[in-house]
Amino acid sequence: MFENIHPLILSRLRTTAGLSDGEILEALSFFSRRFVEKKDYILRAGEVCRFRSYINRGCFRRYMIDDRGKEVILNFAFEEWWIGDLDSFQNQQPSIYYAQALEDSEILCLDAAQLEALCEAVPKFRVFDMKKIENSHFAMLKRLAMMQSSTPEEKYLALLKKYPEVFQRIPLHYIASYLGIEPESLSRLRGRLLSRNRKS
Amino acid sequence: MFENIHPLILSRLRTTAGLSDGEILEALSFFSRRFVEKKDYILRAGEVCRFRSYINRGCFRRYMIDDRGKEVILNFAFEEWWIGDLDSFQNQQPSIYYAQALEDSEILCLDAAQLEALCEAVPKFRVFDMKKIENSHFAMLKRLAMMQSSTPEEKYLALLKKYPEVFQRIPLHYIASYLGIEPESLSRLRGRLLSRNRKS
DNA sequence: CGTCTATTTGAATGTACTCAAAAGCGGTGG
DNA sequence: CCACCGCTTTTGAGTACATTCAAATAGACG
Repeated sequence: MFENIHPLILSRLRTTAGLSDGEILEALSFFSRRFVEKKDYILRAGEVCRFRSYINRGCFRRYMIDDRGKEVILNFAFEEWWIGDLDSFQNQQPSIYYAQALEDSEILCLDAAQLEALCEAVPKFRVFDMKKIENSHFAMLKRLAMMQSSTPEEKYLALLKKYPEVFQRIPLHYIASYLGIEPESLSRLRGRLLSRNRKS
Repeated sequence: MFENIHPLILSRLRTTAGLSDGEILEALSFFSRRFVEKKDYILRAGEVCRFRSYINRGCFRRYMIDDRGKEVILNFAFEEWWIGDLDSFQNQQPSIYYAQALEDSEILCLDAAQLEALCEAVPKFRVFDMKKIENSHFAMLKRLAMMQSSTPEEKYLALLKKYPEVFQRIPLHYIASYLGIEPESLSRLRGRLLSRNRKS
């Protein structure tokens, strides 16, 4: 019935959004499907973000270029997450972020008109959408607290614990950028942890 | 007409929320006013946050206790901002944050029922509320990027530029915690900047 | 196989941290 | 008005750890 829709998306629509199978089918009809090759961008700094994009397959990184010209990775996004720049989308302003596929990926997109039409047709979706924003707000607050208070080693271990799949899919130097340290430091940190584990 | 309501709140309700004076008057009638003494808490970790609270006068800090038992200040809040824990409020779960007054303060509160009643009576308020959440989401993403990529000195200067009033109202050791450094480091950092300015 | 990129290793440097102590400051009570 | 107390901020010395720059190794992909 829902071929080629990631099970995580379906379960989220069923439980969090509380949609029936009929409503899900209707909702899905508003999305347009898009394939994105590894290393391609769906958003670049300076552009306006025109879509709410849900990841059906693959993964992305979102980053910005800081004052010193260095890339700073803000987050990764996997199946069922959304990716892009909400600020730019809502306010139709140029984004300051880049969103790049790290694998061959497939996303489900809504432009502003499609989103509005979908929310009209399936009102529960508007609430669902708001909850998603709220939840990413809550998650980010916790992440901020960690960035502020933890040592690099603690950040690394926390990431390993919460999202072990990251280490199966994302190159280490990207993870270093996400953790706010240099790749060399991450390498040494991992070395320290390894030798510590060997001993005990 | 609106005695004892901070002008920033009024102008926000007028412009961002787009309320008429009549609607503002109606909206305000749903709030309950509360006085909070310096050092008092309106939220402690473990409690459920029962109110949406807007600051009418005074300022607050929100912090958590990290694994090592150290306080980590997530943000300060001043007139017109809200304070508390949205996550806890929405999901009726125990909070992990503390919210403490740093001056004698006055807040305008809505419990869940009052908020719902207000949104029914003045529908624009619901949209306004959502926008507030979105905006704090956007701001936090930028803050996260800065925490990740900037040196303590850059963070300090950015804070000084964006919220100079912070330095008039908040003790330095709290600012250090907010910046993610030790008070000693902040003191030395300031010393370096001072002597650099003296020379040039 | 060769090239390009990612990861590791090395050595030197810088800066924030810890612990400890002194100095500054504000408020209270004698 | 002054002395004292608690709290904040500054200063000092030594250490730890991330950074930089450089180079070597390892992997991926054509």
